Amino acid sequence: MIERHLARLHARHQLTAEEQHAIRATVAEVREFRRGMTVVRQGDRLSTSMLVVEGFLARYKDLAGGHRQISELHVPGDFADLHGFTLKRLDHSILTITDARIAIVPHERIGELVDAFPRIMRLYWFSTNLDAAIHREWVVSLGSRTALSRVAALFCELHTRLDVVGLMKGDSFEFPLNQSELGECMGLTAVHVNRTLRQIRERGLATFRRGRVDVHDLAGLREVAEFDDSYLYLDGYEE
Amino acid sequence: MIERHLARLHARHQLTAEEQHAIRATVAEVREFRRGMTVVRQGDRLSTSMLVVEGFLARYKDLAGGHRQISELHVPGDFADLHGFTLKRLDHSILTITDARIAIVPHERIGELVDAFPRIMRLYWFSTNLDAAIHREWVVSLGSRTALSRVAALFCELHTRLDVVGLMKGDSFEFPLNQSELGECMGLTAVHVNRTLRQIRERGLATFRRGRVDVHDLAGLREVAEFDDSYLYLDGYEE
DNA sequence: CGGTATTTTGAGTAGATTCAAGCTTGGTGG
DNA sequence: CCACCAAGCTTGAATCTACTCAAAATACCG
Repeated sequence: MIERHLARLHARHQLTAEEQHAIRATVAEVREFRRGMTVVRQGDRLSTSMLVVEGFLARYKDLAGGHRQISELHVPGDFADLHGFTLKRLDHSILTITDARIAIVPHERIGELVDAFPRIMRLYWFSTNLDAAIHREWVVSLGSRTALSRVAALFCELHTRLDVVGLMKGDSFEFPLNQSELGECMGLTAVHVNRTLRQIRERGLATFRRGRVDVHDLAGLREVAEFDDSYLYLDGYEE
Repeated sequence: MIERHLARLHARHQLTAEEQHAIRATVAEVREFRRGMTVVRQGDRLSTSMLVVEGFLARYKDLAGGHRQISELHVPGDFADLHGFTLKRLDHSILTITDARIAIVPHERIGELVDAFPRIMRLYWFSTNLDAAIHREWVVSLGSRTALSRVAALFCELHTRLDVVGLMKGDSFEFPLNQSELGECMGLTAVHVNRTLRQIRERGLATFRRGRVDVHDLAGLREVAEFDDSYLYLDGYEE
């Protein structure tokens, strides 16, 4: 059920069988949501965190004029709001991009878990710091990259993150956003995203079609994006 | 010495005298740096964290073409790299924007501190989550705000953060960045920052001159920025 | 006082937006 | 099985925001 979460942790840290068991035991229930649902609303007081079992979620903020900025995407294996454990209310909302299955983890149980296993506390702290590293990379994209390089960097990020949880299928991966949502991530209009995707296709780097990315030239894509995966900390946390 | 750090914590949480004393005791030494020094280099292995006593620091990443993107500013009272405690190496570098005094806190002592005071562990975890919230707000700025609104939002952020640590002087505060550095924060060229600052001045919102911001119309500035300080969590963490 | 860094202004350009229309695709019901 | 509808994709043309390049003015430092 939360295998992908354990895979994600395991990509960066060692985990004993006992630790794995304790983590599994924190799940109170699994809930299903339809796509397009706001599952956490900015400012709500939280007493649980949400672990993505299946589907894609997004953190976002609404702005005047109906505009929406997405600040992070979540894939299976991610906590969408582990930071809610310390923050208690969020400065952003969370939305399902696709139909999704989500494991609900009460903060009370996270508290017990990290009290009993101080090592897991560090790993979970690490995990929220990794979210911050992803935010920083988006700041770089939005502040300094061209539309082409931005979209390429987003593809590279998801490519790597999905690979970690076993969701790469050969050279392609599911990326079930529409062009408008891609724009909400990368600060572009849907029209310009469309033109940018055409460029990426015409350069032979990748093809985005019906919520799926086919990578034709990973090295080229990374070069265009100036992508360096070290911000995803795949070598993990060494004590 | 680390009074501003305690003030910053105190703005969001209660702290007992014993906790305060324990936090003070983690400082191993205080070092002075000249402005423009890279004090942490991306990828370096870290065994200490840096607590800003005096001066401004910035987290940044270098890009091809000599371009540099700043992802967060640090003011007195902030840890510049508390996330290094769990990440052990950073995905970005850190630079002194001004001459600075920095308290060096060994990770070993942070480990002992949070083991002895689980409450402080949560507060420090909270603190790195607050950095992430600041990153998210920058993502919103860079992705969705105009140049005018972006710069206004940055002024509002610093206004609030400096107020917390007692560095507001009436309606003005020190903000010792040049226009080029402001541009590196907000994804703008120095030339465009200059034109944007003129607009802010001509609208009677604020004046930026010689590293200082004079706020003339805080409500107006916040309106232009669509600023809502809730992402700075000044109501803190309630157990 | 001279030299350097920074700010300011101007003119031309480029990347991304806006607005609008037409086209595909996938799903639904007759 | 086809007609139709809604959502999303694609393209074009005009516009705008921010960038580039360049030069002059000002502020700062030794």
